Amino acid sequence: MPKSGDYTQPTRRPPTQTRAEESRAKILDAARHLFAKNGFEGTNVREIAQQAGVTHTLIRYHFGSKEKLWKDVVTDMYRRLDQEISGDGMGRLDYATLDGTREFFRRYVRYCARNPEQIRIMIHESMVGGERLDWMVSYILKSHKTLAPFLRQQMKRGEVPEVFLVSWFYAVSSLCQLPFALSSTIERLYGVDMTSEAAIDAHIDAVLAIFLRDPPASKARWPELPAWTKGSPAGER
Amino acid sequence: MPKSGDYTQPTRRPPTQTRAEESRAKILDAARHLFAKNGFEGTNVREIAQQAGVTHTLIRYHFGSKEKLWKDVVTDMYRRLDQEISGDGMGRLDYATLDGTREFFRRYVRYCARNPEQIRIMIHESMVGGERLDWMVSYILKSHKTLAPFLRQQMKRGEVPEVFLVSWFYAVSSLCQLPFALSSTIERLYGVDMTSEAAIDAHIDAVLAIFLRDPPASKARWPELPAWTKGSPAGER
DNA sequence: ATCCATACTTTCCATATGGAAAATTTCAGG
DNA sequence: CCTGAAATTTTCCATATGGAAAGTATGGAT
Repeated sequence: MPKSGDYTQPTRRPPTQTRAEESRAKILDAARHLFAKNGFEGTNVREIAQQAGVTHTLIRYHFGSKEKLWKDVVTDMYRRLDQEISGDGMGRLDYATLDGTREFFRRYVRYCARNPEQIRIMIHESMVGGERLDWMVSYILKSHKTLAPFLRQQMKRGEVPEVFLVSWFYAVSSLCQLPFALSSTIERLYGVDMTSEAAIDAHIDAVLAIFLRDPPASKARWPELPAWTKGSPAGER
Repeated sequence: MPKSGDYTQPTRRPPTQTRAEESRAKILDAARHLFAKNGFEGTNVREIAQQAGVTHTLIRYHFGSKEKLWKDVVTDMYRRLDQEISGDGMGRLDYATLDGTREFFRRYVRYCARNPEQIRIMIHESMVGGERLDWMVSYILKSHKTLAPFLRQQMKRGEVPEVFLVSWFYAVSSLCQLPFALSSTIERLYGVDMTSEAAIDAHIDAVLAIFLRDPPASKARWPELPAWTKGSPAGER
């Protein structure tokens, strides 16, 4: 970890290091996208390097190994999630009130829309299920532990239906995340770009309607859908 | 393609061909599991062969290429889905009634629980987003086209909240599928085996509660959860 | 008995991959 | 300028991978 002033001489960071930081950042960025797309095994270091505009051995220099690079990518992502959702970046969240819950959903959906790589990486590792998942689980556990008590409370107050807690967690996370993680399929099926503001808003409406039975807030701006979605049951088949 | 009786002589299938069918089936089986776990790129033909108990070149013999094997796996899976859900295997589904919808959810959740590979493969390709997804989309489109009119009808009748159709589809499919696709994570986080009957029933309860506000039917048998899920908001942090 | 198509195996190859080791460049401090 | 450490590239290697080609075995038809 780059920490200066270790000894008596407070050595100023040479400009070289800022360049090194740039390289690191570019590598992390490319790695995040490729790990998200192809998973750990499916990604090769040379492709990351190419996309980052460096040689593949520089990755080894900065990160030691593909495995370590992956872990740094994940750590980086969770740091960002922490800041954006529960952090103070946009005002602290009050999970204890229904409006706090609403705000949580809004923020979380927006976060997922802007950072689909995180979900994709989690999904990849969850399907592979090896040591990397073991390592990553501590991060997931942390967020679940934060949320569990509030969810229980909301169930008790009857704001949401009483369901098996595991199902509830996966309902919330998959509903908020999946349309963005699988946006390529949606683009092909419905011609809808899930990264557009209209689609994100429509999806927020959906999340709030499904979980809290809130009425739609942005229905007028929902993206247009292809004709085949509009047929009546008789018209089909 | 093994098709006999090409010419005038109706040659009987030699027993050898049944053996060939066995090999094919074993290969398909191994391939399905490995493609589901590691995705297309992350899977290597030799590993499939090893798991199927054949040599890797036999795969080439029977399927031509890794790509073709993958397509055969997918085709196979969708055939099974068709049979189990809308097919006549367990009585035809009546999508037009609320009870039909309930039965659909039950069947679909059970299908996902028993066939997590299908979802995993779809997710893999959806995240990669290349030609294989293009090819696979036709299958997905077919099922969505079947369901769309019924969903619209249910929304109109007020049985489910009115939401953006794309969100609704992904809500339904992700909620039914994901806990089983990501069962490794759930096992690690909550110590719950999602393939167990108790967990499947608990999840069916959850799906029906979230979408239709049905009361839980099997609450007494919900799997036990670890202590950390039971704290109150004050107790945490 | 022998012939032949089908099923399957052995052998081989070009390329891709992660990583190691050895240059080479760059730049701040002396 | 010169030096040294950090950053980066070049070169090299062992192995893995998908696939091709050629060889072998088996069982039914004649």
